[in-house]
Amino acid sequence: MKKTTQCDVNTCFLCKNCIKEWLPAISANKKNINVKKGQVIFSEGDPVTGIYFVYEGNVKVHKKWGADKELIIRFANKGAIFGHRVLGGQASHYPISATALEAGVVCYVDMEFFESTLKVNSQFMYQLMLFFADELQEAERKMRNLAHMSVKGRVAQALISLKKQYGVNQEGHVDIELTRQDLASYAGATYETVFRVVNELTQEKLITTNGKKINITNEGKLFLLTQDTDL
Amino acid sequence: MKKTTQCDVNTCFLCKNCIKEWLPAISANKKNINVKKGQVIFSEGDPVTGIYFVYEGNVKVHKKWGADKELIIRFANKGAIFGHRVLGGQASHYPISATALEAGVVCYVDMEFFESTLKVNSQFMYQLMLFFADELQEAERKMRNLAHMSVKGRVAQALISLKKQYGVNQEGHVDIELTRQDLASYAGATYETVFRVVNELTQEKLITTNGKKINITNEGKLFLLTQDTDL
DNA sequence: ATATTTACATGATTTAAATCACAAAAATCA
DNA sequence: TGATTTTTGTGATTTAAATCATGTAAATAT
Repeated sequence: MKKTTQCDVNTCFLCKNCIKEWLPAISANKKNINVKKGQVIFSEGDPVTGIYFVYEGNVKVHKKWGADKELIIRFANKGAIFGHRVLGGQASHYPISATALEAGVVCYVDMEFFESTLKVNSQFMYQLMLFFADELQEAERKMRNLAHMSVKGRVAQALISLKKQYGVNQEGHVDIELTRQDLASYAGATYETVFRVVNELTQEKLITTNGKKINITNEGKLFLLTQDTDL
Repeated sequence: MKKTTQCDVNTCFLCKNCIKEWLPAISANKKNINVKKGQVIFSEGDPVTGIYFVYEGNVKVHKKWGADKELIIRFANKGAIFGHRVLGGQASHYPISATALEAGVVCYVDMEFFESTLKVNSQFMYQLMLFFADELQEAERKMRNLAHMSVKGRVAQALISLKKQYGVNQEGHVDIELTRQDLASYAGATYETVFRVVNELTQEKLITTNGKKINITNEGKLFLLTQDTDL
């Protein structure tokens, strides 16, 4: 039996926003889980048992439609919380799925402990609420975009968001590698359409690609594609 | 100068979730505003000054796209909070607009007072956080629907949501009257398409309409339209 | 090391929904 | 109450994007 990598109790949204006095309690209650690439951490409809944080790796949070379609709601990277949304209640089943994009380590605390944490730590609750408010703003922008923006605009927006979240590495490309299908699911479009749009963007010299590596070469123009022109 | 109707400091999300000891402070700090039909309460991009609650009437919360398109994010009815999302910070401008659908009264508290309220009243904060978590779930479902569901499905979903929020009155119709354009903006589609879909639904005997009054006659089948079949 | 699955790549075809273009009716306002 | 604006109603046309079809390359598993 190989031992699970343990988190440092210092990295995630929970640990960073708690009073230090609470950290031993977290240590005692957290469970670290090694996940491998493609592993489903929990699936839409599963009964809710607790809340997760990413310690290492990347996780996609997605929502299914039918047998073979999904929308990727967001990516959770180092430190990020996921599996929240289901606080407070009746909602006994996860409304979304979470899947590891690469091998990594996630941290899990059960619902009961998480709610205790909220009770003893109002500053944490406040931070969580602010985080929710931000996510809501983002969600509403995405809804608007899905309703009215072209696929090209949405792909441009997706690339800009990914760059913002992951930054660029030494070679200058956005520091996450997604399959075209995942990029499509994130933009809310089909693989084929996104494939063509990526080609267009390349021809227009806004990006360059090398397999899954994507380099944004003209962020200004890319950004323009995400703006509504006819105002 | 006609006097503004005053709220009863007992109806809205704020007043209902606060400790009673705080109510006098609310009375002292709230401002009630009479709004007339079609009045823009605040507009996307306006600097944020405070948070609103509906005392009487209905408010649509919407987000523009270009000059003549919008997506209605949600409807706020009696008691509902709106203009939140912008808590905690840097976000100095409203990301959405709020427009009265009918004459009514809204309650306003400035940001400073609202944040004090959060500080002295952790139970309220907890309730607000739960509300946010719910809204997030709903937002994510809507994103998925906008990405993958047909307009017919989205209209069906919109009608079911409206019935859930507003109920039905004595005559059996959903207790809110929207223009077809607003229904379209809520479903994330154009007026013409929604018009045709509403006709279809009528022919299929799932609903009946009389002008803006809509009666859901077969909620079961309407609900089926909102489900992904091919699983 | 080879088999099998998964991802990439592209054309052709279909289709859902947007756009365009008008009228008529209803509501609002001056 | 007459005028103007908004909303409703409906066909014809266009178009963006999905779907279908099919082959290759790359990655993963056995």
